[in-house]
Amino acid sequence: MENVVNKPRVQLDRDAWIVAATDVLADEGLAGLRVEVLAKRLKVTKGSFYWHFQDRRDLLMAVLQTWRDGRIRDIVKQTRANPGHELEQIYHVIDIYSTSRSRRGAMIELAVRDWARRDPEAAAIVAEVDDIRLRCARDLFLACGVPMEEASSRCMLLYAYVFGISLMIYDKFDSDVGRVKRDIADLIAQSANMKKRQSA
Amino acid sequence: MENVVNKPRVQLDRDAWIVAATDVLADEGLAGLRVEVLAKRLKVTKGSFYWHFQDRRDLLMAVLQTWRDGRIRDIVKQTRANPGHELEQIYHVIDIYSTSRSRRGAMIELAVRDWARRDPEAAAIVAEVDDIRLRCARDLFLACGVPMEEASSRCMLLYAYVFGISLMIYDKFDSDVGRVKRDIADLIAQSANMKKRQSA
DNA sequence: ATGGATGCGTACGGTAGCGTATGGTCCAGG
DNA sequence: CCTGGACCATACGCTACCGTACGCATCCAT
Repeated sequence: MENVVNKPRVQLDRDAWIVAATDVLADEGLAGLRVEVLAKRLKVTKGSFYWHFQDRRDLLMAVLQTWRDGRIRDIVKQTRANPGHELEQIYHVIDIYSTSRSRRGAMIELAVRDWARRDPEAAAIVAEVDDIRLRCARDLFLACGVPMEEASSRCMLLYAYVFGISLMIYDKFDSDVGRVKRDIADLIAQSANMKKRQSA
Repeated sequence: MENVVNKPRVQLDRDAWIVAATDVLADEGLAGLRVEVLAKRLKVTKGSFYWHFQDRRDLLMAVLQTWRDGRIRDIVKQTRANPGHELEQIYHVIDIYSTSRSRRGAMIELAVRDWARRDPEAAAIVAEVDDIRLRCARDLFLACGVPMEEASSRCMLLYAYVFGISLMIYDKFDSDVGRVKRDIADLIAQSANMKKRQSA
């Protein structure tokens, strides 16, 4: 019974460190992302880390790059709508970010953005991701017949909302959070719907 | 020539430490808020700190309380509208938070919210502030004739937007940021205006 | 003036974390 | 077998912190 079946190699590679680092980043934030802590989580010692990485910053930059690449992949996937279904796709994007379903992604998002507030390199990555996201979302609105300027405003509102909502603690406020979120999605996407009907 | 003129007391008091701590919190985040760093900034040593505070956590809690009290004061001040001018007041609230004018306040806000993601006591404070903010803003919408459920949704969108926008980096996206922000304010407050007219 | 209280400095022990140096282990290829 | 490289452990020096112990100065009331 030979375990040739994709034996995951007890040996760690650079990617395993990056994945684990992203985990810690989500849980503890950038400040909690220490190489010795990470090593303990991977059941090895620093000796391994400094084999795969130059230093801590090397890891951090790799985490950043990996995050960016993943985000960009997701963006194009999420905003590639079947023609005629752009409005659905807008709702879908709002849903993806604002539900608790993708809590982990939101935590990483917040950690990276907090990071970007003090690190220029992180800020550059976030700027790049934001720009792509905004443009892709705007294209969806444009495809719905929304004029350019309004499309810009609405997609900006869309992303500001989804990031902002993950910062708030609103349990006590309204009993029906689901309804509130649906209402907000309508407010953001609404007239995209209107324009569509008008132009039809 | 006696310097009786409000000689600020070379001696530090608890409040001076809290103010300075809030400064560091805004600049460096919670992780950068170290007592020795703070002491250096105040040109004293730790000896002074541990006279005024039990330990680091004691300071942190004091910072949190002070922040909460200030926020609550601001909220009631900002949402206390002259009857008939509630809509203006809604725009004013949006303006206060989303412009770069109050950059410092936004930085503290973000630092505290990041803090709240891992500290239950900070989370409790944020929850309290959020609840008050949302209720006060909702009252403004209600005063504009917006029905209850819509008012809930719109004020939630309002705050999620203002916090979210301070997380984003959108320089390259649209050349006319001012117009975008005005458009968004309209989207959030819009039908508050409509309802007012309808009921008139 | 003097003794207690207030406010701060100095010195210390302890921990956590970064980065380096160096040695050990496992494995493939000759 | 044995050698070189990939991967990791161990041990070390260094710094930045936290918190404590204690000493020194200043001020105020008796």
